[in-house]
Amino acid sequence: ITPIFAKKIQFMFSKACEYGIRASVHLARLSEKGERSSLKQVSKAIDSPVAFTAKVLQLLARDGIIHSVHGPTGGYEIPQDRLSKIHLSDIVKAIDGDKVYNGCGLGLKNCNENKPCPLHFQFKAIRDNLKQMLQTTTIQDLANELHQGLAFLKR
Amino acid sequence: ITPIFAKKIQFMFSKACEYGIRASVHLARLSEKGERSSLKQVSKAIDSPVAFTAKVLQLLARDGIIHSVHGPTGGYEIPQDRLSKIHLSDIVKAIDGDKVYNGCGLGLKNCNENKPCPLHFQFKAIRDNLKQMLQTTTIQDLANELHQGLAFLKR
DNA sequence: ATTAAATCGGACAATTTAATCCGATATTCA
DNA sequence: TGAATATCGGATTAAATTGTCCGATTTAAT
Repeated sequence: ITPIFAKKIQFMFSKACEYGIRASVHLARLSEKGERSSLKQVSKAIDSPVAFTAKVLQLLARDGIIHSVHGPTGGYEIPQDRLSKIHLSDIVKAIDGDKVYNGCGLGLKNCNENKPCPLHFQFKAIRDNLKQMLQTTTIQDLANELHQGLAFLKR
Repeated sequence: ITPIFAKKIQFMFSKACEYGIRASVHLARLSEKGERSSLKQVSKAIDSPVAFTAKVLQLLARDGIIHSVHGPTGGYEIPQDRLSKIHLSDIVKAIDGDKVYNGCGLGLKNCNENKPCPLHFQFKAIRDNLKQMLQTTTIQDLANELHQGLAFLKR
């Protein structure tokens, strides 16, 4: 009677993407105040594994979503005029790619409107909602919730 | 310039769950006609790895969602009076557990209404849609789409 | 210039999920 | 009863994700 599947399954995004979003929101909050945050500070603020978070930040920096500064007093930041222009969809696309936009819920390679899986149209409604949310929510919006004490990035 | 993340990421459910749903729909379609399907036939019909599919079917059988019959002429089937009573949510819960219902989109352990992550309420709307869809869609509904040639289980 | 603090980048290890293999068990049919 | 055909269940392997380590590079400050 050994269990067949272990199941510690991700809900929607990969761990990397979860850390990426949380880190971006944290950086957005600091950048509003003109401050910058080092890797250590970020991973402490969002309670994530340091070295793994480094990879995520590196990718976001490579993609131009955040800005990195070498050397002492360096770290990561987001230019203030960009805060309202970076949407969740940008971060998700950079890390998890376009699975949210193109992936089939039942894993079929060539699932589309003309040759749909049995769940295609049911999923479409949900996916459209999700897209809409990701494309309209900015990291500034999320940072504001933090600022007002309405939301948290740990635990 | 070695890529940081590989990304072959699942959209919504695990592979096991994808196969489980596809297999169930296939079995539902056959069971409508009073027929039963062996493991080989199932995995051929839904184009899935045979041995892995065996595990999935075993789990569904253990859970009482499908019925298994040993020996020659054996295989898997779904009692006809159950077809309209089995919802997608039953299959998803059996295989992927309750992550769809309780998982935090940003991976926080104790995310809830009182101590929400910055995306908690945005996710809530999407999650409620998804729940609703899973709980109202029966495998009979999906089998019908197959029957009418409106949907497919391969490719 | 030297040192210290920071990111970058590659290689590597650990964990989880996906997939396979094979013997045991059950059942039909000759 | 024996043989063939199924599923069952445990052990194992493969692949992907997650996480770590460490040297190289960049830069601020003394």
